[in-house]
Amino acid sequence: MTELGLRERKKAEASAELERAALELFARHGFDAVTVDQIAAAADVSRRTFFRYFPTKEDVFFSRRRAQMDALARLLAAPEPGETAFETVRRALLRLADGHLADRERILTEQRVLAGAPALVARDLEWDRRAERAFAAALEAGAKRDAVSRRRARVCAGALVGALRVVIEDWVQKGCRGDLRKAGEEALDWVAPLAP
Amino acid sequence: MTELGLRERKKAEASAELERAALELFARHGFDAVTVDQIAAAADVSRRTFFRYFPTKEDVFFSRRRAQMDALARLLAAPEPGETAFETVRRALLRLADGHLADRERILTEQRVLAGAPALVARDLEWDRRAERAFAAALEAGAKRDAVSRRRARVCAGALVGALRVVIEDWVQKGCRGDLRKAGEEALDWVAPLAP
DNA sequence: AACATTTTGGCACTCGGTGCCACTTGACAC
DNA sequence: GTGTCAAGTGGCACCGAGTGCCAAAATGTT
Repeated sequence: MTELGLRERKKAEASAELERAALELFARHGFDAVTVDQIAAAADVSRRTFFRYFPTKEDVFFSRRRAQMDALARLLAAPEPGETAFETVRRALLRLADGHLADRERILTEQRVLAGAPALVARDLEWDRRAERAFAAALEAGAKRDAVSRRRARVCAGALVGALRVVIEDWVQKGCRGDLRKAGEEALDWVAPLAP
Repeated sequence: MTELGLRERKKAEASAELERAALELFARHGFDAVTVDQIAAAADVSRRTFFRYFPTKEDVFFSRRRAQMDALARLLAAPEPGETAFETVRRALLRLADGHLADRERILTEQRVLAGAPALVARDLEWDRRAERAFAAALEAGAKRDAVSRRRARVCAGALVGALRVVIEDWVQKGCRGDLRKAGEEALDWVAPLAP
């Protein structure tokens, strides 16, 4: 293991504390009603320091999503030998679904905050776009090199993300209680014929 | 025709002038580098008045998109007798594509502005979401009433928008020179089997 | 201990956005 | 035309997000 110096440890602590305090305040009062000053005060740092850890107020909300994207990228970069590109994508997505199921409670509160702040909804869609690009890259890598196949890969990725957003939306709508994995598999089966 | 009073005419003029001035400034200096004060000055109104016409600086950029959405809603609300819901959606989309082809120049500059302003990209995705909801409603209306068919309609709408965004992106990438209608038809054919 | 480096806090500033109020201007009487 | 009323405008003060800057504090090093 890497021994972290006191400095590194303190930084990690401050960041985590800011994130914790922010999410709690957002959940209680809504995203817009909470000021950065309040978050900083709750985490016992100055407002200026908040902006050293998070470039914007929105970023502190999406810290979890960044971690998810990293996990997704890792999964896509490590295909099982012999599987098709679409199967790799499928495996990665179902793994993510399992992660969602484990985080039900947090996702529910995050979603409530999200619903009350249009600015966050827009940013949220940007994360989907990043996922889409990751899928597109994975599918293109496994497809033939001609223009139609590559376009088809990108279209498939777009369709995939569009479809899965609907699945997650429905699942959240039902209080994160349904079988997300099953719904995800169903959607994946529907979209599978689009793969190049 | 409705005779517009002087008041109404002046309002329309001011709004159009603000929009014109804003787009020109954005195109020249980038979205972020232009302040609302500059836009207001260029349109010869006060900053306060700008915000009476457009709730945010972003809204002045997306005024055209709002009109597009209205057109789309109208097309979806007027299906030809006897066609399937998916065919209605297809017709509406190809009509929009024709509109895009006619507006090439403007779309190109808009896209350049967009590319330089992440905040605008996020907002842009929200418009896609509205379109998606419109498609979903149209497809659900034409589908059976059971839960799976309805979910499939929503998933199809999500996939459709995801796919078409890719098509438009590719088209813009090539300087709006390719055959957008043909590419759109190709993508629609790919997604068609998803329709409920 | 003394020194170098990183981190922090505070201040001043810009810009987007809003509430408020006084003032102007078009609409509509008579 | 003149007076009246409502709609629209401009200016001002204010808030919150975000940034540049610098001095003070904390940490790491020798």
